[in-house]
Amino acid sequence: MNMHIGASYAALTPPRAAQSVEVSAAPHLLQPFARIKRWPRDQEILHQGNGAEDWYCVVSGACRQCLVRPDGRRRIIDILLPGDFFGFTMESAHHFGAQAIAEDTFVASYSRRQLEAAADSNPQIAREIRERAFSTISRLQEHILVVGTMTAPEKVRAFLNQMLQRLPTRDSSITLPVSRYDIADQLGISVETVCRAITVLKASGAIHLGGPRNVEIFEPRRPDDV
Amino acid sequence: MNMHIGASYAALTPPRAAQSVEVSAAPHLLQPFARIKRWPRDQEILHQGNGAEDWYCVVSGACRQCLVRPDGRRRIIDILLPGDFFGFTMESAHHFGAQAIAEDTFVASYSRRQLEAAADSNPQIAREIRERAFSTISRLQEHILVVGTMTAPEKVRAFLNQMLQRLPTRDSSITLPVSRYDIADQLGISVETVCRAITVLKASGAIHLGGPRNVEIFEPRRPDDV
DNA sequence: CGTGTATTTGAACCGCCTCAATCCCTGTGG
DNA sequence: CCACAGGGATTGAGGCGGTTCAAATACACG
Repeated sequence: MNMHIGASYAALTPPRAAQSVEVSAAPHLLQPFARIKRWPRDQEILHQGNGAEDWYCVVSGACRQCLVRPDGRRRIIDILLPGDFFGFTMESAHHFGAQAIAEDTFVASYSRRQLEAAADSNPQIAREIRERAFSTISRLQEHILVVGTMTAPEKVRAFLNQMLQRLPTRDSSITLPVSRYDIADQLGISVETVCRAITVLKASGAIHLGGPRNVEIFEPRRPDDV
Repeated sequence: MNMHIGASYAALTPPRAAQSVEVSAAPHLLQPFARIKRWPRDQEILHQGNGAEDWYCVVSGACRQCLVRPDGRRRIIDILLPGDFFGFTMESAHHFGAQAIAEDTFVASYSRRQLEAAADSNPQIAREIRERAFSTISRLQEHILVVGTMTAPEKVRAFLNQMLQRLPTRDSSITLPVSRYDIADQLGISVETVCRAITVLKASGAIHLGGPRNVEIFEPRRPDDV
């Protein structure tokens, strides 16, 4: 596993006009309750062990939710893209930490107490939260499927397919919001293996690279064909 | 991976008096909506691809939620014990199938449409559903953590610890509701490796076996110390 | 007591991890 | 404008762990 955690090799993210932050990713219904904050890359949004008093929604950019173990090894539980919620838990404290991955990541936070109260009086809000929770469930299930896949190239291929589906894109090429290290820690394999897997996929014609983070995916498989 | 799927080596489950089924595992609030059914071992409760019109809650026994891939390999997404819900999705069809693991497993099913309507008019019901969804999220996150663990003995150890926490038990010994094949498919390793891992754990004094399915766990680690 | 399945063990092979070195890309300072 | 520095990405070599194939053992049921 990977010891590499901090990093500041930013800048692959294209500059974005400040006013073009599409708040649309966060639920319109919850807008009155949202406190939107801007986060620099690799900043800790949520500390492992903090009280679970808030819920969060990625507005733009990307985040990772992860656990750092005593020995320094990092396990990424979830990669969060615009519209994805996190912080849902029944525990009193957060089991996992969360950081911004992309520079200028905007995250909405909501007071859990406040939102629960709002949900009690407005069924539409309750539905909205429920749906976001269900989406989280689906996302985690997909992740389990991918991590459980046998070979490294298959894992990476599945990961790329997932990103292709989740990132807004017209064609079949994506700009990865994450580093090789993130991919490695998410898939539970080493960085080197990620690279080799990408090389294999490239050689077999499954993908094409236009720069390390720009991937074109050919004949993407169906989601459940992980 | 494992080709082994069907099986009928039942009977390790101790006989249970019919009337002692603790309905308490299913939410009391939802009782008016519950349709409780009894399932024999390995019976398909929910078919992969079926319409997602119902939600489910294990009342007693155990279930597995899994995906069978075209090549016959099976991936277990979630092992469900009494009180655990499944079927939560935003999709129109179920991505995964679900089967009973234990003989005489009782499962409550709820019409999604009906329950959503009930949730709209009763905030308490909405909260109940939300909480069960959050529990599902926590369960899946734990699972991801375990699957992402590096070595096979660690995976198995973490799995056993999870079971110890989730199964109702007074001391530190459990009766596994699942076969080695189930463990293997859940952890994404081969059956043989599961066996060897168990042998290793036994030899190192971490566990003690009293029969293949009866495991006593010494010095169980904390949940996040996977 | 025999049959069928679950579980366990053995041996050989292959893939992934580790340790290292190199290349690449970006930003900085001269 | 160019050289340098620093972190990311890639590639190579060797060792270990897990898979696969095969076989033996244990256990429940008829």
